[in-house]
Amino acid sequence: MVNIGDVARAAGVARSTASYALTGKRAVSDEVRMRVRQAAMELGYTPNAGARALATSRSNVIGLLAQFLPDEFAPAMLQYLQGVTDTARDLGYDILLSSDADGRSALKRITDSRMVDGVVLLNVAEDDDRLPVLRAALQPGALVGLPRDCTGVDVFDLDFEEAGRAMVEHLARLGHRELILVSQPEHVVERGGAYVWRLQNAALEAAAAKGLTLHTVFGAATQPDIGRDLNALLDAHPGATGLLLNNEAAAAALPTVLRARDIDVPADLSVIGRYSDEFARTFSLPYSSIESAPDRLGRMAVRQLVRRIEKQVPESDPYVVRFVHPELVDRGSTAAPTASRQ
Amino acid sequence: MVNIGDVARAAGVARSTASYALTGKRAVSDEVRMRVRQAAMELGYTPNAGARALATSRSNVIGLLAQFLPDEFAPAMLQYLQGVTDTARDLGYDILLSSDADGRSALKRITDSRMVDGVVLLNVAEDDDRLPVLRAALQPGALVGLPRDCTGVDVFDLDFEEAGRAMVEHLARLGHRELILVSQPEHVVERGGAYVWRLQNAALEAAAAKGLTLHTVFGAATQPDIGRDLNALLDAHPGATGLLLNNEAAAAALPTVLRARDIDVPADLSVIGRYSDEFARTFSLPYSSIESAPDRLGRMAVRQLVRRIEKQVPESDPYVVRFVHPELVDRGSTAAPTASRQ
DNA sequence: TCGAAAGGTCGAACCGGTTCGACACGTCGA
DNA sequence: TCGACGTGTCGAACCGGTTCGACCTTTCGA
Repeated sequence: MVNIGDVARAAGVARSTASYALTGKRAVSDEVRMRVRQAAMELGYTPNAGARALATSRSNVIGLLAQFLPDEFAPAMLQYLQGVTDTARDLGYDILLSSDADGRSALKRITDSRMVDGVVLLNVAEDDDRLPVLRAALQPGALVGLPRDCTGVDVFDLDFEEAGRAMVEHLARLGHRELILVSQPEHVVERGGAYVWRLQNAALEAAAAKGLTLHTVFGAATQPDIGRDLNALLDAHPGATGLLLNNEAAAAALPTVLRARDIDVPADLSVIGRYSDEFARTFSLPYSSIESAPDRLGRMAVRQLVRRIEKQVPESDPYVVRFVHPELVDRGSTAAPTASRQ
Repeated sequence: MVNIGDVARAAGVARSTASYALTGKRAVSDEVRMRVRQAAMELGYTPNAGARALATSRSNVIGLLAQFLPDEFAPAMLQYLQGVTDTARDLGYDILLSSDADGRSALKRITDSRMVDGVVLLNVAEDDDRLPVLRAALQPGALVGLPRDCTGVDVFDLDFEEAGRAMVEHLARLGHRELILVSQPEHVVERGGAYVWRLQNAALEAAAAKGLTLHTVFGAATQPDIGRDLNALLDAHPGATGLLLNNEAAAAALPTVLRARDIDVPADLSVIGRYSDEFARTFSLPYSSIESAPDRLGRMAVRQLVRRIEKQVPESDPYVVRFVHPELVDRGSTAAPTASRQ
């Protein structure tokens, strides 16, 4: 394997000069720079990542801690991955992906061994047990998902409270009086998925303020359970004319359920979901939805993380908690309610 | 940051002895081993990955080259990722994930810089342009997907030919005479997705051998186009009583299409897909299918790759091309045909 | 009783980069 | 004409591990 010494020799300069010529960290004469570049080219030189990391204490790698949980809906995860990897690549970083179920030890190993310059945590729970490990690490971290305690990290999340309000108010304006909200399974909440509560509580408050009835329920995250749940719900609340979904599996299962019951959207029932546009296309979902923007969140997290890594933010710059404003994508699945659903 | 020198000093031994005590590469007295371990523990020592990689020329990282292509169906990809990351972790390796659209340069950078000990390529095309780069690299590689030229790499793929035969023969046994096969979009083929042809040609041969009619067509990979395609197909071939799907998007869209046309499965139409069981659950697809086993393929690729990296295979051991046998998962979507579909 | 072998430890070199201080020029102003 | 300064290059040290050969004990067999 060709190293920088070979390049230097071929160019007739010292190792240090070759390094300066290639990294540009010190002035080098045009002539020498050319010779070194030429030699590097011809020999097919690529710097050894380990050696460079050792010398600079920078690896140009970002750790990505995802968790592939059986009770969260898988396809949504891929969009986070994509947003993160694409952005990292644009900024000159590689991605070390960990899907270890034990996020704590994976995070500790990755940061302590200096394999990465910083870390993005996906799917952050309210009391995420990875956070103490992250704070003890020397590398900066960016989160997707809002924990209770945001000190020492940059945080990005959808504004789930605004999302809950927007859903309810949209249907209230159309004249609906009784709504159903289907959330993620209860153990997502128990595990600390506070976004479920944030949306639900805001929705309940908005409903109370407008004098609406809002039934809330936790749905399953898998087929065929979620289908049963939806049927049971529609049976239990025949007067409800609006359905809000904060549960991707429910959204994916809904078309089949509604067709079987011969319920027409939006004539018989108005529906609003909370998922990404790409998700809607993949499952050909015809429902208006709050855009959950996973790619944007991934992108924002990486951008800010890189700014921290490269110290482009002044030390005084405080840590950031930034909420993405939920946009309602109109797919025509809401309308004024008819007198009764049946 | 605490390094091995600190540990050695705390334990009262030389740096080299501390290294031997921790790695076990030379005999060390029990007493010293204990002292060193104790010191490492108390100081919270973690070896610096860059330094170790530099010294050993081993990084304990596997490169994973995926491509998130807009014309392939995203949710299937996640299962490969999961199979690969889980297996790698079990074997003590981390995953460097690249989703760079330019796989060639990403692969070259990753291997030349010795960031990784080996590479797994997903979604390998028949004439994959990453293969020359991989062969020029010093690290071993394992492929998921069958290229034309398999020299110098280990290859794992579903036996698509057997899959095509199995689909046709299964329906032939039930008495079907006219079938439709919906494949991936044509530009997947143009890009070198030979598995489309492998399945299709084997299906055509099997159909010819049994005297069946088999209509083949390339479907779209996205909604709503694939829905239109399916409707057009069913219009064009009213006599067909069996539908074979080698196109995930088509499978996902089919329930809606069939319900709208009031076609009952399997009474009016028998259906067999080619996708994973997890995929079937996610989309609640009621169709029998050839299991595509992405997690198994990912696992096999990593296992073999690690064997090569760790030289557990004798040099004489030839490179492997291994096909996963397609299992038909019966979900009750096939039956003897009725006289006519209409 | 002596020598060889085995077991355990140490110091030094090495992996391949980066970076610091020193130095050799040439240029410019006083 | 001299010194200060800026520019470009070099050698050496360093990052933090691993590994090789040498050396010192101890043990064992002849």
